[in-house]
Amino acid sequence: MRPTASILHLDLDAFFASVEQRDKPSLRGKPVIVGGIGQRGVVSTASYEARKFGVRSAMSMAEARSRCPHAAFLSGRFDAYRAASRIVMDRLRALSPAVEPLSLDEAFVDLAAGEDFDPDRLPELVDELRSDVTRLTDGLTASVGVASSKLMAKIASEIEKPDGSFIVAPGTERSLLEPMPIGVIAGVGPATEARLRHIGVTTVGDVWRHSEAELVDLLGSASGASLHRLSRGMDDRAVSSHRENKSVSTEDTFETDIVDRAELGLICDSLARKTAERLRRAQLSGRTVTLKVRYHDFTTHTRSLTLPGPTDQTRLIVQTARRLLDATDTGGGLRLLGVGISGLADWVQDDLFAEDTADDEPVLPEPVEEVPAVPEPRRDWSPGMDVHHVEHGDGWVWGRGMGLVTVRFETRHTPVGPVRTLRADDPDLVPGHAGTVSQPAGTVGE
DNA sequence: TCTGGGGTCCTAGGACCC
DNA sequence: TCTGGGGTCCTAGGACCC
Repeated sequence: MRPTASILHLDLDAFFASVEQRDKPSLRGKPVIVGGIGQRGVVSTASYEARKFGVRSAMSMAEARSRCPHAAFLSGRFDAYRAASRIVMDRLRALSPAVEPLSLDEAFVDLAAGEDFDPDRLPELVDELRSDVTRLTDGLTASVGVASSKLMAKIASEIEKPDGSFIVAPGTERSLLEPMPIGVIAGVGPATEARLRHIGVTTVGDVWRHSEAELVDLLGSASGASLHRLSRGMDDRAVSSHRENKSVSTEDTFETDIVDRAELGLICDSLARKTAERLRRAQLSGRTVTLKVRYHDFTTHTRSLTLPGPTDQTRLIVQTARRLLDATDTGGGLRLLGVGISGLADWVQDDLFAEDTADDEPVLPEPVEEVPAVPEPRRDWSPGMDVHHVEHGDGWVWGRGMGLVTVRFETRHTPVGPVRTLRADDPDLVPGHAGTVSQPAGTVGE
């Protein structure tokens, strides 16, 4: 918490939808929904006209269509959104060099880091900023909050939304927070909200009755301590203008689940290629390749492999992703496949050898044959073998090794059920005899 | 016709080293 | 025969955010 209200949060109103309405006058005043247009799409942004019908971000497109069938459904033009965003971010940087974008449509600004910040002229500064944004972007509107901390600035920008602003006078934070639902606190989502409800907490003020130790006990040390502080308005998080990327990933949800392994292999290659290209474009390299799969029942798993050194080579990333896919059970088909890379560095290991070359000839990376292998599955289990009884539900148990059981599994009730993953030490896995291994299973990794 | 795609941060267990 | 702690790296999963 700072002594003055010097942290500003700006949020563009219904950003994607507003850009569409700006560029297509026929859409003005009408419900506009931007998001995934396919069978499995979700709403990214709904215009205020569409929100009147209960359409919200993250809602499935199917539900949005049934709530507001007469809306315009658009898949989005990200180049246009990026262009508008750049204009707004540049305007913010004129206020202060300390600008931290959170996404295309949102940013924090530390006004105190600006050259001639005058707290007494704050209302004028905010009004000028908002009218400049509208003028420079040809009609987009922004909501602005200013307060003594990030937490309060962000909450404040919601208060007069859309096309409004709110300044939190220092000292009034707690009384503003007290009646608000606990979900306004950063990091408190549906799961945490449910846990808190169990101990009688639904508003921010309710949290005050609980000690830090109690909250840590309930939510873990980081979340507990953070909630304890933030709920009291105590927040000294800095605005940081250069945040480094930690990972790059590409994923795709299929219109219908894909079973064919050859097809999945090709898709995996293409996702890995895209990830590698984006990595290089950002002049980065990474060490850990992660494969992500999602099954028909929405259960999601990741498999990762860390290379000896950072790379940005398509070939190596594709190869590694393939190995991970090969070691993954795709039996019942996949709804999503993704390839990511993390452990980022702004250098490539091959660069170490670049200085050794005499001229400017491009250094071709050595073909890397020594990719750390995903070990062959261990055939510890055999068909017909008695295994364990899964207390809840039927299905395959998937992935022994790295603590996961990989037996394909049947129960008395269903020959083959939904895919399920359990830890080898999962209490649901009770030694018994109700299950039968229907296929040899193996171990991945040692 | 439930549930995108891009991320971040945290937790937890096991391996391994000292 | 029994059994330390601390630190770091790797892997996997989950919650959360826009």
